[in-house]
Amino acid sequence: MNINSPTDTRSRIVAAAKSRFHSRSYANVGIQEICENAGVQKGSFYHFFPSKRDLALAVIDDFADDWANGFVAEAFDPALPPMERIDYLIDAAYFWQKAIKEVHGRMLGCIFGNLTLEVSTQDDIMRAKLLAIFTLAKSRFKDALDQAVVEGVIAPLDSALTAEAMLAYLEGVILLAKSQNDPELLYRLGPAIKTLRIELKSN
Amino acid sequence: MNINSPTDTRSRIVAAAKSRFHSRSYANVGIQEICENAGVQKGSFYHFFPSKRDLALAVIDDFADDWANGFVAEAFDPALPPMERIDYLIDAAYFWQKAIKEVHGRMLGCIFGNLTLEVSTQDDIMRAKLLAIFTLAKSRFKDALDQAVVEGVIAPLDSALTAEAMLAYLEGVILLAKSQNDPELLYRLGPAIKTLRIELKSN
DNA sequence: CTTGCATTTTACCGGTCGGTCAACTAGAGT
DNA sequence: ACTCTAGTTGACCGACCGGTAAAATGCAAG
Repeated sequence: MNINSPTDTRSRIVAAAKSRFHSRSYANVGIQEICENAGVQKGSFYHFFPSKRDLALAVIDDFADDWANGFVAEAFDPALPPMERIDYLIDAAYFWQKAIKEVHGRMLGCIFGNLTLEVSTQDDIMRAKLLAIFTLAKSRFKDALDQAVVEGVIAPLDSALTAEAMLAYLEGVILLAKSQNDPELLYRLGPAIKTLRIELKSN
Repeated sequence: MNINSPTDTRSRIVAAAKSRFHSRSYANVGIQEICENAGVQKGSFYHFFPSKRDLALAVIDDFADDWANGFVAEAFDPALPPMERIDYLIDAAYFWQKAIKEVHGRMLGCIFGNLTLEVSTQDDIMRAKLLAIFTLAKSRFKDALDQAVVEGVIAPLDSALTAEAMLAYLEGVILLAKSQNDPELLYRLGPAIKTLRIELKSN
């Protein structure tokens, strides 16, 4: 019931794991290395996390929080015109990846996409958590599309499927950019996300 | 100079590695396990491959061969009307993933996308090889688009960028489908690939 | 029959993996 | 003062990691 945690050990572990999982994948980062970087003993790690997977789940949650409270919240601000939200998101993703590359020397891509392709055939619990995040993201796209239709900015379409297509496109562009280690691809391909359209199924 | 290889040891190793890397990622499959499955001793493995990474490169080449000689070659058959080639490719990807899931119980996704997100921040040689494969795929899309423009089937556009966008979209849809362990997403989202358009940069 | 080379076998290397355990510390509640 | 418990420590586990080395095979060319 404490508002302040008694120690910051757990959050130091999560912070150390976040950057490493993001830059080097899940399997390639050991608990020992995370502990060393967090200044924590291994036994202490297992006081907070029953297993490595549980750490990964916490890391995913933490990234999702950054995401929901950071530029994605800004992008999907309901006060913005709906289609501008999508432009804003693409822009933000571009600048974020660019900043990471400047600091880190590498385009690290989307942690959710990275983990999805790495673990989702082997761990249904992690897959479920990642899926939930994608589902949430999809609904943000859908809300924007629905509002755009209501406002007459775009013609009616299947907003649920189009939203999913847009999310897929964003992940795909980030994947391709990562293969080139070049965030500029996001700049060149990103705006085309608004050309995606899936019509309502008729009759 | 032999046309027939003296033994099939090397190809058995590659075959065992292919299915495992595809279904469980690169880092999660050990050389020992591959050797056991191929009926090969570890020392024999290192007679054919200087390192695990070189095995991965061989596996990528082998997948790329399947790809170039299999359904992708069929899809991008120059005899087909250009936009039908793209439909065909989406269809083929859908049926392939569906078949894998029926046999394996899992949607394994695209091996090139999987490996890209897993290793491309850690191994520039593998990243370069994967990038070359994406570049080749991109050119197939571009050829189809160029021909479609020539035939007047579609309006002129930036075929290079649109081709890249289409490849990104395909990878993204496969990623999202993998997060749902459901190839049907490919069926629902795939056809929208043809709605992607990037205009020629004007002055 | 012999030489030579590709292939295969077997045993081994140091290091790291995820995870466990029992002992210890410190602080809060009574 | 005593107890309870969350937190911490450091040693330890068996298994596996990628990779090495040397000796044994088999086979083909001379």
